[in-house]
Amino acid sequence: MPRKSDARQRAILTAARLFQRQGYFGTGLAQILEQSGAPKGSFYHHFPGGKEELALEAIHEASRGLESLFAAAAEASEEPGAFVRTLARGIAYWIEASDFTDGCPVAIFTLESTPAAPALQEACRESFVAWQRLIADGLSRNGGDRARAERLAEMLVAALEGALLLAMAEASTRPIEVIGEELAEHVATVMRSRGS
Amino acid sequence: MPRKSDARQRAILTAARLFQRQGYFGTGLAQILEQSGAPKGSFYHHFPGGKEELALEAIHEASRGLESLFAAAAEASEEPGAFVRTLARGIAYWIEASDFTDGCPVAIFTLESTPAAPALQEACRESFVAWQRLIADGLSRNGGDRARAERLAEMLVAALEGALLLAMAEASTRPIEVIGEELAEHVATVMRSRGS
DNA sequence: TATGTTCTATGGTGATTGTCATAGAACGTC
DNA sequence: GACGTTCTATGACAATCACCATAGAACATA
Repeated sequence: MPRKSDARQRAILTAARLFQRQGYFGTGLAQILEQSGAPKGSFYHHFPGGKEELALEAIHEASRGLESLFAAAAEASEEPGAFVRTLARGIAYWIEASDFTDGCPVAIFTLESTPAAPALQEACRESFVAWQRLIADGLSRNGGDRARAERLAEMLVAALEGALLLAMAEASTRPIEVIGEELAEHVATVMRSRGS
Repeated sequence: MPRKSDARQRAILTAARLFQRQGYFGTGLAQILEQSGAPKGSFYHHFPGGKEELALEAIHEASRGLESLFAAAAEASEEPGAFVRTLARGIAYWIEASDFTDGCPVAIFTLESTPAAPALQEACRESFVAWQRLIADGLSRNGGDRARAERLAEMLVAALEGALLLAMAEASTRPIEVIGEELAEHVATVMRSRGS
């Protein structure tokens, strides 16, 4: 029954890219519509909730992208230490591909979020939780203390977010490599102490 | 010889607070001037560089605040593990005091920063480097491998930034406590292996 | 072909953005 | 008191902001 234009999806993808580069307030609707090629006349037809609804979709889109990255890394790694190294490599590749301009959209929305937009804050929280769970799964693939894996996963989410930040500031993947190695060592030590 | 009004300093302090709450683009000059009580007529007298110059000063101001926090923690802690716990406690207290609305200004500027404003990006990089050095100093107060301390310090900066982020998203100090404990354990283990 | 839904073009709304020019007030110094 | 500097009040600038109303085009179904 629906006609389904691709304008909505194009806008979301473009918005996700721009938001993670300039933030929510730094990105105007005009710029999004122009770069996406989406017609400006139908914006509020596709997004009755306006810019905030678009941002919500953009967060979900960006979150899903990271989720698949984490899931793939877990799938490809047998041992916890190798898993962490794969994660770091993936993030390094990701930030380098944008010439160190595109940071984590969830992070920037978390920092910019106002109490006036609780939906966005909630979406960010959900993303972090989802990432933590995926990483905990990857850490405990070979068994081991699940509770400890979840605590480690939370630290990994935080440390990788921070590493991404430092990499952007320095315009180099070096911080990610250094921190990734440090994390891999720690995780390997901790998870080795009790296997299944 | 100069008359020296306090309008400039007031604007900087207010701007620093608002920037870390809403970001650079999310904070208007009007709001800064209104909340600081600084006269709007003299803004470009005090800040010929406009909003960007104000932002630069705000970053320096915020960075110095964190620097003194880190230095104080180093001063108060004898052992690396306790030092990390003190850091985490300080950050947790800090974010809680603002009801989880005021994040790290350096982080948000790093994420929002455009290639069009290299001065801001450079200031953020300098802040991270300064923090890393202070933390490395705190870790190696009792001797130990300095190079390793610096790598650990870089990871600590990243992880604490990430922990701050998760705490904001969750509106709770819990992530900081969990991550802080995990970090303290790791640091204590690593730095114990070779003391002076 | 007729009908109803989905999508888009056009144009404009009031509000706010950062920036600035001009003039005068407040002050220290001679 | 006169002079020169430092600071501020006022008011305006063009540009952009998010948002929306109206009307018509494009399409699917009947």
